[in-house]
Formats: sequence, C-alpha cells, structure tokens
Amino acid sequence: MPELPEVETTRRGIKPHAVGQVITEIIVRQPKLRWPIDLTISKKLSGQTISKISRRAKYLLIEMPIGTLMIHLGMSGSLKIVTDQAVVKHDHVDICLSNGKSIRFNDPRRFGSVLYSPKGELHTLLKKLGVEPLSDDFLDDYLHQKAVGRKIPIKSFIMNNQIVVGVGNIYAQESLFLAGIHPNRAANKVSKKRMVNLLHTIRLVLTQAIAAGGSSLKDFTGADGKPGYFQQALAVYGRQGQSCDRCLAKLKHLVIGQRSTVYCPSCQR
DNA sequence: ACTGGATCCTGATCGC
DNA sequence: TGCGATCAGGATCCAG
Repeated sequence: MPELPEVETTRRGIKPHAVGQVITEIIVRQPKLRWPIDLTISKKLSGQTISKISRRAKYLLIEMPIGTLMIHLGMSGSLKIVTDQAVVKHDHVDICLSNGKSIRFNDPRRFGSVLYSPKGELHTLLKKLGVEPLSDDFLDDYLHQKAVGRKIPIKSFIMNNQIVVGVGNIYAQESLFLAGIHPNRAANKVSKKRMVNLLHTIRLVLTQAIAAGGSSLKDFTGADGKPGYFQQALAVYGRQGQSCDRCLAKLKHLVIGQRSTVYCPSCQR
C-alpha cells in the first residue's frame, strides 16, 4: 500500500543507481497490469540515458531525452535495484542499465502500472491531478476554497487526487485524527480555521513519514523494500476497538467511500 | 458538476 | 486440514 512517502522514499533509493545510466533493455514478463504495458518500450527506450528521476503524485517518473517512463506502484508494487538475475514471483518488469544493475518492478496484485509518455505531451493520467501536498502550491486556504459546495465526507475529499495528491487511506485517517475532524463530516462543513489546520497536519504527517521511510531505506539495494510507515506509531489506522491514545475512548470503525476508516468518536467532531 | 458504486488482482486471514 | 468467503487497497470509469 504505497502512499506518497513510500514512492518518494523509493525515488530517493533508486536515483543514485540510475541517473546517468543508459537503458540497455527492458524485460517485460507480465504486461497485464492496471493498464497493459506497451510491449515496444524496450525497442523504443534502449540506448536512452536516464536524465532524472522525479515524482508526480504517486507516479515515479524516469525521464529520458525522448520521453518518460511513469511507474505507479498501485497497492502492492515495489521497485528495487538488483544485480543478480534470480527472478521471484511477480517480478513483472526489469529496466536493465549499463552499470549492470536493473530496476526491478514486483507487484503481486498488479494494480500498478508502467507507462510510457513521449516528450512534449503531458500524459492523460497526470493532467487531472491536484496539487502536491509538499509544494508551495498547497496554500493555507487551498482546501477550504476547494471544498465550497462539496458535501462529500472530508476523508473522501482529501483522498481525491484531483484535489490533493498522495493522501491514501492510512494518512487520511491519521491526519484527520490529529486535526480532530470527524472523517464523515461534510467537506464544506469544516470551518476555515480547522481546514487550514488540517492542511498543515497533512503536510506534517507526510513529511514525517518520508523521514521515517528514508531511515529504513539505507539498504535499498538489498531484498528489503519494507515501507517506513509501519515503523512509526499509527494513532488510529487499523486500531478499531482499541483505546484512543489521547482520551482513552474506544476507537470506532466506519466505511467511507468503500474504505475502512477508524476514528476517535470523542476527539474527532 | 457532483457523488456513490463497481471494478481490476492476489494473498492473508477468518469461519465453518 | 481444507475449503470458500471476506477483506485490503489506488484510482479510473460509469451511471444516476
């Protein structure tokens, strides 16, 4: 379940092994992902030098002179740098590099994607994306303004990537708990003051998660691609029935937008 | 324009 | 022990 912090952590881990390298081959063992992989990418991209590895929302962008490979980890995907050829189950794609290493994509549930976008045109999937939560565009009153006329639960609102990207089910729950807002409250019924606070909370939670993820990434080339956020204390996620850290009330469970949601009925209003 | 629901997939876990 | 049912989860697409 990679959320933004994991993708960012992955980006930082891959980067030093890949930037400046030439792609020698792209091996596709399983093209049936969220969207089918273009089977001509190996031919198209072999010989290309990787100029940059960036990120937009939860897409990892491998940039080359003629275009960009967009990798999404879906819910179960991971990338790692490998030097051997021992392939395990669900190793769907290898991007082989001139330094002998490969960027290997593994994704058991195949909700991820590997897409190619030629230079000059923004890919359709990137066009509709909202602001980056860690950028300067995530201005104080942004969420409050966007919420005008929106009656959907605040949790669904902040998870909508046309509003703000990178907030998944775990951090949405954590952020709302820390901000003291009930996940089912209508987005347009959150006061401006509390919405500004929520915005800052989201930024803080994501920043801390990246810091935590980064610390678990020291051996990125190894077999371990464990997410950082399981190491940090989660206040509500997955803790229904347990007591709230802050007030000791029993944490409750709700389904919002088909997503499991845990919250404190006393702290969150 | 906005909203809720179906959907893609596999693996872990649960109930019988 | 083994089986089927259920859940988890990101994001798009479709219907109302």
